[in-house]
Amino acid sequence: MSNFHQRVYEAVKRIPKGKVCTYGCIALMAGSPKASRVVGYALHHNPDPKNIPCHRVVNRQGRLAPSFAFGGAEIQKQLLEYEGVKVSDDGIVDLNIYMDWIKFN
DNA sequence: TATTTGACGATTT
DNA sequence: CAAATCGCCAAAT
Repeated sequence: MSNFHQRVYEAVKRIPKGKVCTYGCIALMAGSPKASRVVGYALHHNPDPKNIPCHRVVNRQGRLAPSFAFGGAEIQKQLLEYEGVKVSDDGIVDLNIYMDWIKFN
Protein backbone atom coordinates (compact mmCIF):
# COMPACT_ATOMS: atom_id res chain seq x y z
CA MET A 1 0.00 0.00 0.00
CA SER A 2 1.28 3.34 -0.94
CA ASN A 3 2.40 5.58 1.81
CA PHE A 4 0.40 8.38 0.32
CA HIS A 5 -2.99 6.84 0.70
CA GLN A 6 -2.05 5.72 4.17
CA ARG A 7 -1.24 9.31 5.05
CA VAL A 8 -4.56 10.48 3.69
CA TYR A 9 -6.49 7.97 5.73
CA GLU A 10 -4.72 8.88 8.91
CA ALA A 11 -5.24 12.56 8.25
CA VAL A 12 -8.98 12.04 7.79
CA LYS A 13 -9.18 9.95 10.93
CA ARG A 14 -7.50 12.81 12.77
CA ILE A 15 -10.35 15.21 12.00
CA PRO A 16 -11.99 16.07 15.34
CA LYS A 17 -15.66 15.34 15.73
CA GLY A 18 -17.79 18.33 14.89
CA LYS A 19 -15.15 19.69 12.55
CA VAL A 20 -14.54 19.39 8.86
CA CYS A 21 -11.59 19.51 6.52
CA THR A 22 -11.05 20.20 2.86
CA TYR A 23 -9.45 17.88 0.37
CA GLY A 24 -6.66 20.34 -0.16
CA CYS A 25 -6.02 20.48 3.55
CA ILE A 26 -5.76 16.73 3.79
CA ALA A 27 -3.49 16.72 0.80
CA LEU A 28 -1.34 19.23 2.61
CA MET A 29 -1.21 17.02 5.70
CA ALA A 30 -0.45 14.05 3.51
CA GLY A 31 2.60 15.85 2.20
CA SER A 32 1.41 16.98 -1.23
CA PRO A 33 -0.51 20.29 -1.24
CA LYS A 34 -1.54 19.80 -4.85
CA ALA A 35 -2.69 16.23 -4.53
CA SER A 36 -6.20 17.17 -3.55
CA ARG A 37 -7.47 14.99 -6.36
CA VAL A 38 -5.61 12.02 -5.06
CA VAL A 39 -7.20 12.60 -1.67
CA GLY A 40 -10.61 12.21 -3.21
CA TYR A 41 -9.35 9.21 -5.08
CA ALA A 42 -8.10 7.66 -1.87
CA LEU A 43 -11.31 8.35 -0.02
CA HIS A 44 -13.27 6.96 -2.92
CA HIS A 45 -11.52 3.68 -2.38
CA ASN A 46 -12.40 4.07 1.29
CA PRO A 47 -10.95 0.79 2.62
CA ASP A 48 -12.16 1.57 6.13
CA PRO A 49 -15.49 3.41 6.11
CA LYS A 50 -16.04 2.87 9.80
CA ASN A 51 -12.84 4.70 10.70
CA ILE A 52 -12.78 7.13 7.84
CA PRO A 53 -15.45 9.83 8.27
CA CYS A 54 -15.59 10.92 4.66
CA HIS A 55 -18.65 13.00 5.47
CA ARG A 56 -16.34 15.38 7.35
CA VAL A 57 -14.41 16.03 4.19
CA VAL A 58 -15.65 18.82 1.98
CA ASN A 59 -14.27 20.75 -0.94
CA ARG A 60 -12.52 24.08 -0.73
CA GLN A 61 -15.75 26.06 -0.69
CA GLY A 62 -16.97 24.14 2.31
CA ARG A 63 -19.47 22.67 -0.07
CA LEU A 64 -20.29 18.98 -0.06
CA ALA A 65 -18.74 17.21 -3.01
CA PRO A 66 -21.17 17.31 -5.96
CA SER A 67 -20.08 13.92 -7.14
CA PHE A 68 -20.47 12.61 -3.67
CA ALA A 69 -22.37 9.37 -3.85
CA PHE A 70 -22.06 7.66 -0.52
CA GLY A 71 -25.77 8.10 -0.04
CA GLY A 72 -26.56 11.64 -1.07
CA ALA A 73 -25.58 15.11 0.05
CA GLU A 74 -28.55 15.18 2.40
CA ILE A 75 -27.13 12.31 4.40
CA GLN A 76 -23.78 13.99 4.73
CA LYS A 77 -25.50 17.19 5.76
CA GLN A 78 -27.43 15.42 8.49
CA LEU A 79 -24.33 13.62 9.72
CA LEU A 80 -22.45 16.90 10.02
CA GLU A 81 -25.31 18.64 11.77
CA TYR A 82 -25.58 15.72 14.12
CA GLU A 83 -21.95 16.33 15.10
CA GLY A 84 -22.63 19.99 15.68
CA VAL A 85 -21.61 21.36 12.32
CA LYS A 86 -23.89 24.00 10.93
CA VAL A 87 -24.72 23.29 7.32
CA SER A 88 -26.52 25.65 5.00
CA ASP A 89 -29.48 24.49 2.98
CA ASP A 90 -27.18 24.18 0.00
CA GLY A 91 -24.83 22.05 2.04
CA ILE A 92 -22.28 24.74 2.78
CA VAL A 93 -20.29 24.73 6.02
CA ASP A 94 -18.36 27.59 7.61
CA LEU A 95 -14.75 26.71 6.97
CA ASN A 96 -13.71 29.74 9.01
CA ILE A 97 -15.12 28.04 12.06
CA TYR A 98 -14.40 24.38 11.44
CA MET A 99 -10.93 24.73 9.99
CA ASP A 100 -9.45 26.42 13.04
CA TRP A 101 -8.42 23.11 14.61
CA ILE A 102 -5.85 22.70 11.92
CA LYS A 103 -3.48 25.23 13.41
CA PHE A 104 -3.11 22.96 16.41
CA ASN A 105 -1.77 20.23 14.19
C1' DT B 1 6.65 1.84 -19.07
C1' DA B 2 2.78 4.68 -21.01
C1' DT B 3 -2.04 6.22 -21.00
C1' DT B 4 -6.25 7.22 -18.69
C1' DT B 5 -8.76 9.00 -14.98
C1' DG B 6 -10.63 11.13 -10.97
C1' DA B 7 -14.75 12.69 -3.78
C1' DC B 8 -10.15 18.92 -6.47
C1' DG B 9 -8.43 23.95 -6.88
C1' DA B 10 -7.93 28.18 -8.89
C1' DT B 11 -8.52 31.21 -12.78
C1' DT B 12 -10.78 32.77 -16.85
C1' DT B 13 -14.67 33.33 -20.06
C1' DC C 1 -23.13 33.57 -10.86
C1' DA C 2 -22.25 29.32 -13.84
C1' DA C 3 -19.61 26.81 -17.16
C1' DA C 4 -15.31 25.87 -19.21
C1' DT C 5 -10.32 25.22 -18.91
C1' DC C 6 -5.75 24.36 -17.17
C1' DG C 7 -2.85 22.55 -13.71
C1' DC C 8 -1.70 19.28 -10.18
C1' DC C 9 -0.52 14.36 -8.41
C1' DA C 10 -0.89 9.55 -7.66
C1' DA C 11 -3.38 5.12 -8.44
C1' DA C 12 -5.38 1.81 -11.76
C1' DT C 13 -5.23 -0.60 -16.13
